[in-house]
Amino acid sequence: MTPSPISIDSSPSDTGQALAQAETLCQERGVRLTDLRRRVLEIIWSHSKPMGAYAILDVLRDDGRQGAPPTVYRALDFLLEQGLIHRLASLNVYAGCCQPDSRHGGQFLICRDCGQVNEMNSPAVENLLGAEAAARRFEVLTQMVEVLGRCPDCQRGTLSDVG
Amino acid sequence: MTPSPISIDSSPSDTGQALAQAETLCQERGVRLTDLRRRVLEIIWSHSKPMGAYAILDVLRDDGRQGAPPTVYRALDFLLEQGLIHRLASLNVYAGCCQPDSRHGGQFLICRDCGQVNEMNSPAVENLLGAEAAARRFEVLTQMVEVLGRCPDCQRGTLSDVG
DNA sequence: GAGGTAATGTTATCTTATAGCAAATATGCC
DNA sequence: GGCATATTTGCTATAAGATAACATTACCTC
Repeated sequence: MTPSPISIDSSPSDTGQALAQAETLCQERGVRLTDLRRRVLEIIWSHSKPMGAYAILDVLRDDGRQGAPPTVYRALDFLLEQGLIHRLASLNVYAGCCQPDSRHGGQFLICRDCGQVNEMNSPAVENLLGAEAAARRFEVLTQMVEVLGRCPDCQRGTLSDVG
Repeated sequence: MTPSPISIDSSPSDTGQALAQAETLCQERGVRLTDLRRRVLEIIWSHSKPMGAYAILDVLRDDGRQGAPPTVYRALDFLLEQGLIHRLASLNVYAGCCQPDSRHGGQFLICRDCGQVNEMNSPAVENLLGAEAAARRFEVLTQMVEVLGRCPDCQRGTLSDVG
């Protein structure tokens, strides 16, 4: 007997927790987390890296589900509206939100080498951006911060390669 | 009159100045600001709003110039590499850089209503982001900040739309 | 179970961006 | 100048990302 055939990088418990919280939030808000929407959220959470819409679509099709691009994009739109996921504009990919209960624009640390993404959500950054915008009499609706660089793991990798 | 010292809202003199500075910088760096590249930079600067690649291509064709998408994208790649323009990932558009002599990731205030974009380039924001990233042992390569909201003019009303 | 609304299926199309190779042009050298 | 080289541009095709428009299905309420 082979063990679990599923090779998923991010921890199943994270995914489960995220799905449970999404369920709760949607109930509170009176919106419907349908099978499709839940499954798309699950797919996003079960991968270590953020995914593109068409990659998500591929997984849906592997499920045996019918689907075309709009299937995925509509689910993504819903999840974005509910703040359950973020869109990383610089990469055209979608990632699960770690704090879906508080609406916020995303602040992300994106590793150039391994593709991993870390959500910062620093209130200090958000406040400073708000202040700088206000100083220019600009009314802020949403903030988007994407920092490209190298994560601690990939820095270590390079150091050991070099030294 | 530009409402703030740093603005992408451009006048002909801004365009001329930007082109002259680009010329100087490219000479200093030993890279070639060819006719095509100069013209693309000029097109971007002579529009009040940042432009998409295909809009730029349309203008090139109006010039009577031959061209296909790669023509534009290669020029854009060059201008991006030289820091002469920025790419606004959230809108897939390109805007002239106000401080091409100092390499920096962009910080932008994007008006949802009129589409105007202001480049902030706040050192405070850049420093804070750097600090927050460093606290997470993340090595920063480039920062990208895009704030969506409403510019002062559009807050006052939609007068400018009609005129 | 009839009627209305929300969600999904389906086809086609649009926008944005790149791959790959050929032709032209600039640059350096003699 | 004439030639070799590398860079730039022209051009065709296609990949990748996203949406429009309409048909169908599921869900809820009465």
